Amino acid sequence: MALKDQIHQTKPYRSVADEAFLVIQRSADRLMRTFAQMLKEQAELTPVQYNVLRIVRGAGDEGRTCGEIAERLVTADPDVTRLLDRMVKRGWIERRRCKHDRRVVRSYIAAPGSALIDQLEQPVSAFTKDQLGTIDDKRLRQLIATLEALNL
Amino acid sequence: MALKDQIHQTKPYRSVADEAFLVIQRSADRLMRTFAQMLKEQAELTPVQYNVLRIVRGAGDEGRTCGEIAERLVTADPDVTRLLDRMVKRGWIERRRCKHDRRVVRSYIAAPGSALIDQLEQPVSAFTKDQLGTIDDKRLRQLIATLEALNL
DNA sequence: TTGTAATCCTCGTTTAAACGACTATCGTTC
DNA sequence: GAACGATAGTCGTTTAAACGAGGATTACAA
Repeated sequence: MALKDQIHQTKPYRSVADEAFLVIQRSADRLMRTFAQMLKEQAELTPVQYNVLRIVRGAGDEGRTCGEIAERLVTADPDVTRLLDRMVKRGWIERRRCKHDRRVVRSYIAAPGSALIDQLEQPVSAFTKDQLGTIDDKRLRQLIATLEALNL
Repeated sequence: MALKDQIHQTKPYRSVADEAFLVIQRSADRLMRTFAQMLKEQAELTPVQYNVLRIVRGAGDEGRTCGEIAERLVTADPDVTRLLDRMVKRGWIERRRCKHDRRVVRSYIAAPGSALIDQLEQPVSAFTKDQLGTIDDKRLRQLIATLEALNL
């Protein structure tokens, strides 16, 4: 069913761009809500937290500063400090102030955080496959290319 | 620049679906943040509020119930009541309890709300054109078709 | 070396999202 | 017509998003 019918829209779209705008909004909203729900059921964490977990683990012993985490996030977050606060409180991450430059604070993956990612690997990959694997790779690649061409 | 580089990802994606998932997240996030910022500058309203405004105006004298508004929203909202509260408080919408069935409350567009949509028509259409009109309609239609085929 | 500006992060506060429980009203059934 | 469940909306509360101001530390320049 077309989005137009889903939202009971009777008027035609004013332009293709308008239609695309709505379709992107709705698709992303549904996708993220489903993903958020899955993560919540699995481990009471949010999509951003999952994203941070992967970023910090990817950094290894080097750790990551708040700024580095912010720029690596797939979706923007205006307050990385408190995002990390919650994750430290739950034991997934450790934070240490840097010795050479005492302004910066580095975050490191903790054992429970690492274990959590491992535990989530299978469900997450099942999720993307389930949600996006219903169309063939060629079309998916086309979708990716188009979205990247938009340069948002 | 590919998303992979934007977020400093060095590892390859595990699957095309994984990559598509990230690209959709990021594109939608940026698009919506830019849109939200524009609406805020124009009239201190949020994307959902703009959406409600259009839904309610589209209903004309008939008005819309909370439930109808909820199912017509492009992006889901768990508490339409308070969403409407804020809009009533700002004079964009009027609410009246239905006489025949005193459980239902209908929302109607108020003159300032209608004026606001008119005032926003040009900026909004400029926005979609600016953000999504950089690629040709054929590709946009392809994008729409693909996202709708996903059935999210 | 001593201001001065820049950088990195933190925190207070306001506003909204999310989730459930709850009230009011209606339709249906016995 | 009284009881029951279903329906429509409201509201309390917890948690997080958003924004901006502020504190600590460092780098730079005179």
